[in-house]
Amino acid sequence: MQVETQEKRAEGAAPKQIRGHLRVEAILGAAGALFAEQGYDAVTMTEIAARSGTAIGSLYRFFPTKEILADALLRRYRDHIETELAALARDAQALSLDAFADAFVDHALAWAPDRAAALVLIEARSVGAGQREQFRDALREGLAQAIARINPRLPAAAAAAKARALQLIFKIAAANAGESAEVLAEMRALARLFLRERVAGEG
Amino acid sequence: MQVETQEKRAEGAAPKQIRGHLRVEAILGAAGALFAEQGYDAVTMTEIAARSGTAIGSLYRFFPTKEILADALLRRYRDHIETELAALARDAQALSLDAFADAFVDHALAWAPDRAAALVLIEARSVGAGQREQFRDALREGLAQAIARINPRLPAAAAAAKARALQLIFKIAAANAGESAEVLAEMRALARLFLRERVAGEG
Amino acid sequence: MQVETQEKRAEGAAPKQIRGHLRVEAILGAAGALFAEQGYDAVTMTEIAARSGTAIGSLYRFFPTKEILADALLRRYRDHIETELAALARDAQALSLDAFADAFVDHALAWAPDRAAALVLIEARSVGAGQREQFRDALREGLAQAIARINPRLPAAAAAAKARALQLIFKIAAANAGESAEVLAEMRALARLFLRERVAGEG
Amino acid sequence: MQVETQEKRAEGAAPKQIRGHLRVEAILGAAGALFAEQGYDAVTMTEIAARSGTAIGSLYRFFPTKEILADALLRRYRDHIETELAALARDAQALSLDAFADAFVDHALAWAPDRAAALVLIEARSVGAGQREQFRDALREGLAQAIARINPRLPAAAAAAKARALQLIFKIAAANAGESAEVLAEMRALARLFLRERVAGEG
DNA sequence: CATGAATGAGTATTCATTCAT
DNA sequence: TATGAATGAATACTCATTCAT
Repeated sequence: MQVETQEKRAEGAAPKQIRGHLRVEAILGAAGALFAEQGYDAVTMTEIAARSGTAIGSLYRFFPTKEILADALLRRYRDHIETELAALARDAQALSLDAFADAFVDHALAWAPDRAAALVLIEARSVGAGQREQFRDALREGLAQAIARINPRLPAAAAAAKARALQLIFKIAAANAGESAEVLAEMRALARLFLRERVAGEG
Repeated sequence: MQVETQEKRAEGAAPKQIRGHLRVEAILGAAGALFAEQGYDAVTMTEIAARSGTAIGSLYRFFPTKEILADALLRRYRDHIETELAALARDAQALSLDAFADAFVDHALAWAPDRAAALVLIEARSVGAGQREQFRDALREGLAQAIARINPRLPAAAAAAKARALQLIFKIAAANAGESAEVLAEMRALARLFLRERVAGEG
Repeated sequence: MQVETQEKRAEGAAPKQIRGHLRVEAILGAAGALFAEQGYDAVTMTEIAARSGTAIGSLYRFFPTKEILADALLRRYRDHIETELAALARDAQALSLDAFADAFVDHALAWAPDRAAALVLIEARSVGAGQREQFRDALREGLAQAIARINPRLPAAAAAAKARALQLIFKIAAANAGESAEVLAEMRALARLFLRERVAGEG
Repeated sequence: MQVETQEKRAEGAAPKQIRGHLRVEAILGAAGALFAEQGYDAVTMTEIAARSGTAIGSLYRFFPTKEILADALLRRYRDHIETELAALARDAQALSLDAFADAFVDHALAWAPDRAAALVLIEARSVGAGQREQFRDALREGLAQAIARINPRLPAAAAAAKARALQLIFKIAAANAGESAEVLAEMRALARLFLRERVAGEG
């Protein structure tokens, strides 16, 4: 809405659009980094404007509210994760269990830089609760599909509980991407264990 | 530090000391509850004063800064967890592996109410970073001792990595104490799996 | 509410109350003058604080909102006018028609300094509509009573219309208190004419 | 001043010129309506631009300042009233006193819709004070001429004072055009009384 | 020592105005 | 010349902290 996406002809108008696009990117990037560093409340709009090289008035032209900005950021993170998890689910059958577990953890880790801001935003009490749920649901949904692929015999309720547990593992992995190799190895081992014993081995 | 008021037993003077103690308790209690409810930044000193029945001026006599108050709270949480984990480590040998895993998860869950505020504070970027590390170290230390009791053959480095992983499981469990019974069951199963396969079964 | 009026004992607490009272007076005075000079929207809270020698934070302690401040000012003006009009109505019978007309205009003129701010506030689109009506009703009510005293034979509907017209004359007089003596004389003459021909001479 | 675009009739070029004229009309119309609805300060230049279908940049080409725009609007209102009052003065001799009084009040009432914005602007302290006086002078001048026609024997000073008083009646009538029929009737009666007793009957 | 009124720097947000396209 | 994105000073309001009583 505030992001102007409909592409016009090409020549004269395009630069304006492109510039706007870049500006939005810069803002979201700066905001993401700052939120990850300091938490939602501690970051000021002025700070975001400065870090993204935007005038405060322009910042407000794109995002009329701090909360709207946070929402946009969260929505973008959600889109990312949705597409990535869909791909993961698609591959679930083709991969061995352990390979899937590794891919799963790799995914969580790879996404981690972005994820930091997403986690902060999801935890922030001040941010619209709706977003939070949608985000969690998106993640859970992707995981549930992957689990269904791995063990189709699992009843829905059990699959849901396992998806939820897997989600927690995902969350941990993402939140601790900076750990030492040994700890990350334990993380992977944990994912493998869980998938082998608690997902594939039941029903 | 600035709150320590060692109780004397002189009848006349005592009440003042005792009252001071109670006051500090009330403040920390109110602050903990409020932080857990609203997050660190959203809570105002005035609110804490009101909820604890303290005059704002008195609140500042005990805790000259919002951050110092948060630190005190965190330190107290750390003390709690340290003594409890020490007890857990002490029992480690006496319990079966699975019993230990269950006790471990139970601990995390039981402590959850307090933990909420502690998590909020640890996550809050505005709060002194030092505390965070001390808190994590306290938890890690307790777990490392427990692991050492369970499998004394593990080299120190491996034990540390496993303690770290166990800590993450602890964190997950505590942060998700409100989950459904099924999910909590998965949590317990995960803890058992981890201890059995990754801790006891190695070295 | 925000004005702290309940008198406590006398000694220790009194000064605090008195100071608070003075502060409120200073604020309302400054606000009234500024509103009269520049209009409601053009006046800033910072300006009011500066002119009344109050810190901005203190200003907000007493009046949490610009609108609440305007309301308080309006209420006070309303109280003034209510008591004064009540007195006028009480005297209506004892005075000759012309003497009453003169007293009426004198009232409007004498009150004029305060009135300027009141008029501005009543006209201001941004100020709570409720106040506006209450203010007008208070004035109208006082005038209706005076008219009833002057000519008890007038049916209620007619009396109301005349009260409304008288109110408009009052408004004009007050809003133009700075005019030349000749113009004010015309004003008085107009009031006399109206009362004699349109109020006393009917029914 | 900066808005004058005299229309040429050269076919090809004309549209642009005409459009400029229409544009100015549209802007002033939108501004008048908005000012009347919301008051001077509350209306934004962007709003005026939008309501008049003008780009904000073009709006500023015609009226480099919000205040200049208000001035232009006021000047136009003044022109209206000047020509209308001139006509009224011209008719003064041909009409009976009462007929003149009625025509006078009718004028005030009929003009009311436009007047709303004019009143708002005149009252707005933020708008150039000069305009205000010019506006009042224009009105006063027209009334003085009418009075001179009605009663040529009146000395200039007295005529001026009466013109001023008549102006106040005009102002009231215009400002209260929405009143009930009864109140408007009182208004007319007041005008008749004033003209008969205070204008025609003196000197 | 306790109290709570007073302080003012800091925050999100608006809007008149400018200027590159 | 027309356009509307960009600018930043200004505004209402909050809250950690101080200090007179």
